Amino acid sequence: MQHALDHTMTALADPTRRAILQKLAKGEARVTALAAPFDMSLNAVSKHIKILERANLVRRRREGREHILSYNPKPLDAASSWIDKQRAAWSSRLDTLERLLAAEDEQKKGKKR
Amino acid sequence: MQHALDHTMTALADPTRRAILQKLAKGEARVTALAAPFDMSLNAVSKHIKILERANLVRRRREGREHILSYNPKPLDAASSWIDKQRAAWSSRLDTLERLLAAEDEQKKGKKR
DNA sequence: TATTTACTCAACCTTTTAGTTGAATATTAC
DNA sequence: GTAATATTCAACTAAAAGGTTGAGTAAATA
Repeated sequence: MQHALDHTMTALADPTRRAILQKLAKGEARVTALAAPFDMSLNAVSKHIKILERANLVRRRREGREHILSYNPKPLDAASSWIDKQRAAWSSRLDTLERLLAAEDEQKKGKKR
Repeated sequence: MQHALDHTMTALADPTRRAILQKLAKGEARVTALAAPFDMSLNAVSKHIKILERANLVRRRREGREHILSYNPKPLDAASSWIDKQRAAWSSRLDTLERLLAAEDEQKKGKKR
């Protein structure tokens, strides 16, 4: 693991972390506030946040004893871009196939004439 | 882990698996052919393929002793959609002054406690 | 029929995830 | 100053990921 995409995708692979991200997309929040809805210890959530920070999806700012977390959507660009490229590659291949088949059809028609 | 997104994102989190997917997007391939470029055992690649199959990104078809793998882009729709929703949520938040002010209010309330 | 080829399965090892509890640290509040 | 709050750090457990080697199965080939 070294590529940024590895960290981004790994971060997105867990439902707790995706839920945290969704909350943060709506605004900053403290660790305790984020952890409250989850049926797990504060420490567990703290670890999830660390993985989100490693992926650069979450930024931390200290205000006294509170750690205020904010959302950084930048890494999602690369993730989204990679996925969409895959989908594009697939459909372009399909297009090629369709074109080949269409050309074949044209040939058959030609032969019949 | 139960949600389909978990499997999809987990599958995409590894560079070897992303490379396999990229190859398969260009056309079907056998296990051995896929494994050839990688500096790891055939067995290791076989395991990666299993994770891709679990995520439903790869389909397997047997032809004699050969296992022919093909690419299924469907699960990428949900992944891409989730990510893009996150990005959209972010920008709509930036556009909405009311939400920023509401978030500020929430912070003040938090401090008073 | 014997061998090579194309794979998987099983067992094992190591590292990372995912969670726990308990203690430490630093602020804020009483 | 002491206590409560907000949070991490450290140590531990269990399971999953990522890899290895060795053995098994099934089909093609000599």
